[in-house]
Amino acid sequence: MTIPDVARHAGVGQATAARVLGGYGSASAATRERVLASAAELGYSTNAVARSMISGRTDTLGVVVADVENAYFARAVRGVADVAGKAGLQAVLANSDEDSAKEKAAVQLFIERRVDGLVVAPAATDDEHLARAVSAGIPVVLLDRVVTGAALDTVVVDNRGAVKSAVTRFTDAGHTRIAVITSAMPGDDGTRLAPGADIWTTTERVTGYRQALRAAGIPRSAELIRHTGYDRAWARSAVLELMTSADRPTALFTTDNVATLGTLDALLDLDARIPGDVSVIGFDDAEWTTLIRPRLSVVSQPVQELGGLAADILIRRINGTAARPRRHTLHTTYIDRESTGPAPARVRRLRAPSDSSPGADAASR
Amino acid sequence: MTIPDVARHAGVGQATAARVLGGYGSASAATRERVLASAAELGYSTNAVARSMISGRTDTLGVVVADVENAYFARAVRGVADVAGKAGLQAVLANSDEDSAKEKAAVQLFIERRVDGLVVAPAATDDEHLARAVSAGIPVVLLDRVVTGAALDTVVVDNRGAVKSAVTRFTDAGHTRIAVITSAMPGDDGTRLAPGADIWTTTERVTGYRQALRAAGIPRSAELIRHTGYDRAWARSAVLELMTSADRPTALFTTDNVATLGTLDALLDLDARIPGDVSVIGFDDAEWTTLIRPRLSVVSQPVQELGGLAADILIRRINGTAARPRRHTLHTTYIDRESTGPAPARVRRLRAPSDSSPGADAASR
DNA sequence: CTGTTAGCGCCTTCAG
DNA sequence: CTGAAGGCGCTAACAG
Repeated sequence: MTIPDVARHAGVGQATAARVLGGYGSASAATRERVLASAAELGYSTNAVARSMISGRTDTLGVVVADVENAYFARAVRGVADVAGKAGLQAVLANSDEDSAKEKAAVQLFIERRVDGLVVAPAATDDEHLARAVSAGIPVVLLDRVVTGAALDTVVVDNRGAVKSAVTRFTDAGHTRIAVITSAMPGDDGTRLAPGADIWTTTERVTGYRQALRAAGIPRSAELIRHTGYDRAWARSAVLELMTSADRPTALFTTDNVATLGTLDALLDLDARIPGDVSVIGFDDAEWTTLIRPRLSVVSQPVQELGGLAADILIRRINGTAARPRRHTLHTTYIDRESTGPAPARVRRLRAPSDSSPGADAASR
Repeated sequence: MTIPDVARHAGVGQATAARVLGGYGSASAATRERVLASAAELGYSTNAVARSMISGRTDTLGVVVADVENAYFARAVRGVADVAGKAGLQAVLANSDEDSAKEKAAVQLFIERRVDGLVVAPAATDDEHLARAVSAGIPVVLLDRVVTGAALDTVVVDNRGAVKSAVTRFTDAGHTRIAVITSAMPGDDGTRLAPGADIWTTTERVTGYRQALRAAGIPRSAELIRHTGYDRAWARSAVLELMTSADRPTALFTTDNVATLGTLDALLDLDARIPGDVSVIGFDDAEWTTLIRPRLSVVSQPVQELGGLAADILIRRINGTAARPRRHTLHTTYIDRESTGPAPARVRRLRAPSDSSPGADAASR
């Protein structure tokens, strides 16, 4: 059923039919009535593809994140979709798995599909391919992470400051052996370890950690910075190793969701007392953090708002509001719960469980 | 940059340029070379919209779920997106919030956008509007829930059987006061309570519960079936009320994610011992179930596979494989952990905490 | 207010 | 192997 069909059935010209069906121009009440009736009877439905062809808009918005399955991105995507929906746009989803190549392919596809705008959480800090989208006339807003080079609107939180202040709580409480556990991305060599991890957020958070240590006059120590793969089980084994080593840390900061999960798996396996044996602070508040005992202290970020703001800025740009691209920094909140305490007077030795392989009962990832 | 532009630049006819750029038909190596070079130089990029116009395909797939923020749907969406991506299709996302009207609007939009297929987790069991999509030539696959009337491919798990067998563990262990906590959907009157909840999955699970009781010769009792809103805080207060009532239950079955979260909030507030005071089994394994103590026993379902299979069936149908629509039932697994035990000899009275309002520290939803 | 007429960018016969 | 011409469904002038 196309407009000509409806026009014929209603006995009017196709331009007239198009006008009432498309909701533009004007038509007499009588004609409008007749056209609408015919349309209903024939079961006509607008063809948005044909319309896009001419309007140059698809009312569609591409979203590239690492993985919707990760609660953080799921919330962000929801924020984007909600704001987009209110403006009549739909969100098309692509998962990059922190793989720059996949991200690039997704963006390319989005360009071909002529999405009106792009929200991306870039997997690398030098993602210059995004500039091509912009030069192809598609506005891009970065989510969660900053990219060097291209001047793009970017929505992030103050990662460095947030972590610095959280880690300072550790140092204030007398801790001197403080580690960071961080989920990075798959390595080039196919392993999921990533020595050359290049996610802005991670880098910033580690920097905040370093600054806090320096401010407290604590010398840095490479083995206290663990980049594990983007995988819960990997984080678990990294922490298992770390915590059973001589001169183990008494405080742990995890920079993300996945790292937090794996870290707690390990600590549970080791029968570590929190905060008696180790204090823990995680980045990003998850729904279960108040369900575990002790409740987990965290740095909480306004994830939905991040997504919503990104969509908002993007839509504004699509509609031609040409402000200079800038960075929008949202605030985090430290939520003090029960997983932090003073440094233990005597560091108790922790022993790996007899079965130290990823437990059969630990859900993978 | 369009094909004519490239053709002109390369000094060939536009049909020729179109052939090499579109990867169909044939062209001499020399011409191909020249066209490709021109395309690269001019920065040509295929216009998928124009192509769709003619091919009648958009290589796009609409996905309607209640809420991506819910881990269950996030995993399912990931499953859909992965399989779709492998077939060159992209997933467009829409959240219905269990609201039939929103779902309808989303589907309508998808039809206008001419998606090649639709995966939907229907909010109502009599969602006949889906038939219209099919008659508009767009194949539909139902995810997670069955709908009466329309003959549609449907991918679900054996909810009834799974719950029946789980609840039977309770009865076998001597429990006689067994409750179900279930998140339904927003009511018509704007409240988030839903006396007329109409989600197939919920109904099936409650039915399974009833069958287990009957098989054990336990009389049914209406106040042991709690339909709370799709909201963690609501589930919490429902359980708070339920567990402080006279003749409280000694076993709780939660039918979904959200209900499980709220239930545990309440039990924690009440200082209830699990499984000493109450045994608990939840539907759907979440990432945190092994992090809490005791570890939560659950009915686990292959969520990613559900999504993947839905996409798979859909794609097959798009490609014209016309098998009769049928229901595909996947299996669940009961994972026995530590939250279940024998019925207590004496039922200890549980007291509501002085502050029984949704705790400030409980993350909302 | 209404009808006629060109395209939007691409694919697809059909000749050459 | 290559080029010319028509049309997918809709919108946007432009007359009437």
